Amino acid sequence: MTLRHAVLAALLDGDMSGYQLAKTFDVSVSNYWHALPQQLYGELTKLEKEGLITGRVVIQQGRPNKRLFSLADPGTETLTQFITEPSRPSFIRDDLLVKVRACEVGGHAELIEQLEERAVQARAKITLFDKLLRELRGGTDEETYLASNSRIGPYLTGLRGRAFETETLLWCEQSARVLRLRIGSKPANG
Amino acid sequence: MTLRHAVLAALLDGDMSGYQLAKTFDVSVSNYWHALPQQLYGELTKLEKEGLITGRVVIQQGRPNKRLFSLADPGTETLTQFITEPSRPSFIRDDLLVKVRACEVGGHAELIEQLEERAVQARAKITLFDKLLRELRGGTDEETYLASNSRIGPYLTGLRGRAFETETLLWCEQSARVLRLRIGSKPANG
DNA sequence: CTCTCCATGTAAATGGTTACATGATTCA
DNA sequence: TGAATCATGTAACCATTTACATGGAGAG
Repeated sequence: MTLRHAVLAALLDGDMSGYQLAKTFDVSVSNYWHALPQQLYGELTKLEKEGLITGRVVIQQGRPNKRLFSLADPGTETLTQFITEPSRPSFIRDDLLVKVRACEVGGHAELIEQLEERAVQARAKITLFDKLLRELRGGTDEETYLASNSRIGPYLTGLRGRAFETETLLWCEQSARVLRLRIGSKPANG
Repeated sequence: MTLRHAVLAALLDGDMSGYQLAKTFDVSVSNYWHALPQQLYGELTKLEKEGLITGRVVIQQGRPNKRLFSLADPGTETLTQFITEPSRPSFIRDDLLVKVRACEVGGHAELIEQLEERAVQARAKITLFDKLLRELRGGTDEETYLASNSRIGPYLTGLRGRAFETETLLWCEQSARVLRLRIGSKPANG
C-alpha cells in the first residue's frame, strides 16, 4: 500500500482537508499517484486513528465544516522509512495505449478523436505544470532554485510531470497523424 | 476492467501461452499495462470460457506441456468495440516519485541509490525498445514504415515506451544530481 | 545435488472502483 | 428553480497482490 505515503507526502505542503486533497491531487499528486475522494477520506480516517496525522474540525460560515489534517511526527517518520525501503517498479495503465496497440482491428476514426482529446488534456496539464513550476521558482532561475535549500521535491516531480505530458502530447499528435493517413479522414479539431 | 483488452491486444502478435505472455509483457505490453502471471492465467481461462480466445494444448518433449491461445472472432470484435468506447484518463503509480516528492524528510543517500538503480533499468529498457523498433522496421526508415500498411500499433506504442524511459532516465539523473549537492556524497556508479 | 527455467495454478488478503447517500450555500 | 461547489462518507463489487503449491528437465 502506498496511497498512505502519497497522502502523507501531500500533507508536507501544509494542512489539508479530504476535499482539498481530492481537488489538488490532480495538479500536484495525480502525476505519480491517483485516488478517488472516497479513498482519500477513508485513508485520512485510518491515518488519524494510527496517529500518523492529526485532524481538527474547522467551523466555517456559509459552507459545511471541514476536517483539517496535519502531518504528525510518526507520519514523518513513516515517510522517512518509506524512502529507505526498496522501490517497486513503476507502472502505467493506459487505455489509449492498449487501443493504439490494437488499432489494426478497426475503429480508426474514433481512435483519432480520442487521441486528439487526450492531446487537448495534455496541453492543459502542461500549462498547469508550468504555472506550478513558475510559482515554486518565484523570481529565481531553475538552476539556482534547485541548488538552494527549499522545496525541491515538488519541483522535481513537477518537472517529471511536465515532461510526461509533453511526451504524451507529441505522441498523440504523431499517432493521430499516422492513423489519419490510413483512412484519409480530416482532423476533427484543426 | 481492461486487463482482458490488454491480453487480447497482446494476442494480435500471434498465439501465446500464459507463460510466454507473462515473459513478454515486460517488453511489449508492460509499457502500458502491468500484470502478474497469476492474473494472466486467470484471465486467459476466463477469456477461453467466454469464447473470446481459443486454447489448445501443445505437447512438448523435454519440457512441460503448454496451453497455446489464439484470438477468436468474438475477441477481435470485443477489441474493436473497446476502441470505440471513451477512454478513461491514464494513470501512473510510482513509488520513486512519491519518495522524491517527500525527500525533505530525509533519507537522501538511499534515495539517490534508488534513482541510480532506476536509471540503470531505464537504460536497459531503452535498449530493448530500440531493438524492438529496429526489428519491426526491418530495412525501411521510420517514416516509410509508418506510412506503409503493416503493424503500426506495436511500433507506435514502442515509440511511446522509449520516450517514457528516456524521460525517466533523464529525470533520475537530474534528481540524483540535485540531491547529491545536498549531502555532498559521491555518485555510487560513476 | 542444486539452481534455474519451463509451466501452471489456488486461496486469502488487500486495494480500488462504482453506485449510492446527504445536505447546506451560492450563482444564474 | 436548477446547477455547481463545498464537504463527507457507506456498501457492494471487482481487481490486484501476496503467499502458497507442484513438478519435470537441463546446466553446472
